[in-house]
Amino acid sequence: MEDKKYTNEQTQIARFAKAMGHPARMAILDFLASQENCYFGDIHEELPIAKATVSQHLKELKEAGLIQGEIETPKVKYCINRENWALASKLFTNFFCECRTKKTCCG
Amino acid sequence: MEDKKYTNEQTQIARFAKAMGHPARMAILDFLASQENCYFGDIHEELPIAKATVSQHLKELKEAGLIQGEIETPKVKYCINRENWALASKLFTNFFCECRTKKTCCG
DNA sequence: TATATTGTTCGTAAGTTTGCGAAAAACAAA
DNA sequence: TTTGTTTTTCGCAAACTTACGAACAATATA
Repeated sequence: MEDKKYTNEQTQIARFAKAMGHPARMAILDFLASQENCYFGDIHEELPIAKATVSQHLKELKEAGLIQGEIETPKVKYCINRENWALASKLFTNFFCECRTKKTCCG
Repeated sequence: MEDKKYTNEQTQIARFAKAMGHPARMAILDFLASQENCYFGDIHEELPIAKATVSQHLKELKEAGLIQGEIETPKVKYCINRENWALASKLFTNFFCECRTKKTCCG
């Protein structure tokens, strides 16, 4: 309990998980992952929330590295950041699939 | 944008993700997933935070369904909730592995 | 230059999270 | 009954999140 910190892996997966920790952001990710055209307006139409809020969620996903945006005046095109998506995929897969739940703790 | 809501899957995965969205909680999950003995005290020793805070994080993980606790007076034994762990594993795996990032959007 | 389109940022309100120490609960042991 | 052990709950402060409408920015088009 003195100087202990968290591992880079724990910090990174928590970062991704936090970004995924809201239904609206999951809906955005689902949408982007299934679309070729992914303009802000299209995303906004998919969601039951105000523009400003959508923009905010997109910003968080971008900051977590899961998506990226590109201006295509006058629109903005968003999409999955494939490199980080792959990283996240790997981290989550490892986390869940290390088959560490073999033990008999708690029956 | 009228009455749209989120799918059950989006809501459920967001719930799991939110619980995983803090390094301390990831550390707890990592620890529980690798241990046979998983008493509160052991978990607390692993973490750089106060007892009260650990207890709070454990409560959140429990409410998300990822872990479970069992009183073994005077201690409390925590462990992974294997059923929900499997569900979470499936949801995250599907989410990331649907290979939906094939498109050329954003280069 | 005015007007329209598309998104972002600002300001604000309400609610949630994270963290702590102190107190309480639950029980066993002296 | 007092004391000790282990964990939770309480009360609080500070920070962050979620959401909105209004205002703004950037650029096309009339």
